[in-house]
Amino acid sequence: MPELPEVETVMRGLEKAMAGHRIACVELRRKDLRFPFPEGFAERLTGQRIEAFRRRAKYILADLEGGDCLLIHLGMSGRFAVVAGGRVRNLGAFYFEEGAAAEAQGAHDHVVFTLDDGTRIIYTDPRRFGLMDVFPRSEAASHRLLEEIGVEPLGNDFHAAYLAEVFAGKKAPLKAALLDQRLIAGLGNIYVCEALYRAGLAPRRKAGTLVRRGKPDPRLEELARHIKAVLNEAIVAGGSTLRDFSHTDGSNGGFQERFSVYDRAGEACPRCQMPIRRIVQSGRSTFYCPSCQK
DNA sequence: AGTGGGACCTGTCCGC
DNA sequence: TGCGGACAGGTCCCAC
Repeated sequence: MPELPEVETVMRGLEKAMAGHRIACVELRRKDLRFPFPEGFAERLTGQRIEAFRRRAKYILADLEGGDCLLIHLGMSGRFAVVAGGRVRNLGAFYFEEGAAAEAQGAHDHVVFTLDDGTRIIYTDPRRFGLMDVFPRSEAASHRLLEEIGVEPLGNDFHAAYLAEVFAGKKAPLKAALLDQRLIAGLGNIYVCEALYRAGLAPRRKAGTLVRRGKPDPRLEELARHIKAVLNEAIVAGGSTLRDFSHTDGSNGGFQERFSVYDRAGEACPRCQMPIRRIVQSGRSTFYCPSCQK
């Protein structure tokens, strides 16, 4: 599910529901997600007012008034729902329920935050590839999961010259290089496929072939531009929602309807009508147009 | 050093 | 209808 645009959407939803409020109660319904919750996790959060939310790559960070920082990663299937006044508000790209169904505890509801205003924030994650951690805010930059993360693709430090710098001499395929979180923070399988399609670049092309004597090939300018564009469009659309729930409604993210190639193997390329092809690169599906992408 | 593959989990869908 | 296998938005860790 969650790449940069979806994480950004969820982060904004959490910010709206939680920022400025105090955490009255933290309920852990199991001892771990991808990793065990740290010692004293619930106790460190309880009673804290949440000052602000941030996103770094696909991580959500919440600053607590006491100087601690709550770190959240949604993995593949992590979701949040906000229950206020018996009603579940859609949180980002996800689901919407009301009344009794909303209150029924799901088998994969692993964490429940209750706020001082009675709002309950429920974290659901069937596959449990998500994670949560808490640590002093001053240690965020050196946190083992954050310290190696590359530049934010929507930030000012991301441009063709940066791509040239990190791609120089690289024999890895473009697809793999763009997915490498140490180079670019937050791209995932969908948006890499879409950006490469828009830029007309073949996913198997070696990254280093777009750098000449340290200077970016003009196609890197296009690539950087399209990465920003596709991410921004997806954020505006509220992210993408795949593998729908039974309770979906119009409040889901809508960007999946605008995929040009992702999950469209066999369909006609919007540009040239050739069938979109699916290949596997390092164990993951890549979708592309063999005619438009060189 | 850099890369590919397996592992971690559960749910869903498709073909037989 | 049931069952096995493939596959899913991520990424850590460990062999090459």
